[in-house]
Amino acid sequence: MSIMQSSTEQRQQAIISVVRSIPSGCVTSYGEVAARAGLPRCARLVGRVLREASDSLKLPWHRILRADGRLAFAVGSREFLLQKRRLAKEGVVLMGARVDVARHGWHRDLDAELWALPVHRARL
DNA sequence: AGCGTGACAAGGT
DNA sequence: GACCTTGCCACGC
Repeated sequence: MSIMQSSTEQRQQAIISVVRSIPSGCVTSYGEVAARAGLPRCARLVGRVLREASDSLKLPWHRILRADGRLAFAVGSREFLLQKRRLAKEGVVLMGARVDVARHGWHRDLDAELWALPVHRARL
């Protein structure tokens, strides 16, 4: 049995599938999308796939940001403004140059997770 | 085959 | 925070 190697096409599909599953009003990072697609350390591949993806696919690409919350596009560029607009339409607002990932990040039960962390309990 | 490039990430200064 | 360096992966020339 040979080593399992996914074709670029299969990788694209895996990535696109994950992108489609990001809920409205949520954001996530390129690296996280890659990881969820079973392609750890392939953040740049995600950007590449999104860039090449046809607009007709109508992917929610605007929900994907850099790991630090900044948009991947140059501030003020046409794409930057479009992404900002589409995010705003979903209630995701930029704080300065970045999105508040702690608040809008793609995660379940944020409150429960945060308040269950030992670090928070210790400081109370 | 080597090298530059990019819708990236993490760590350091 | 703004940069810079390294590591990373796929492509194109």
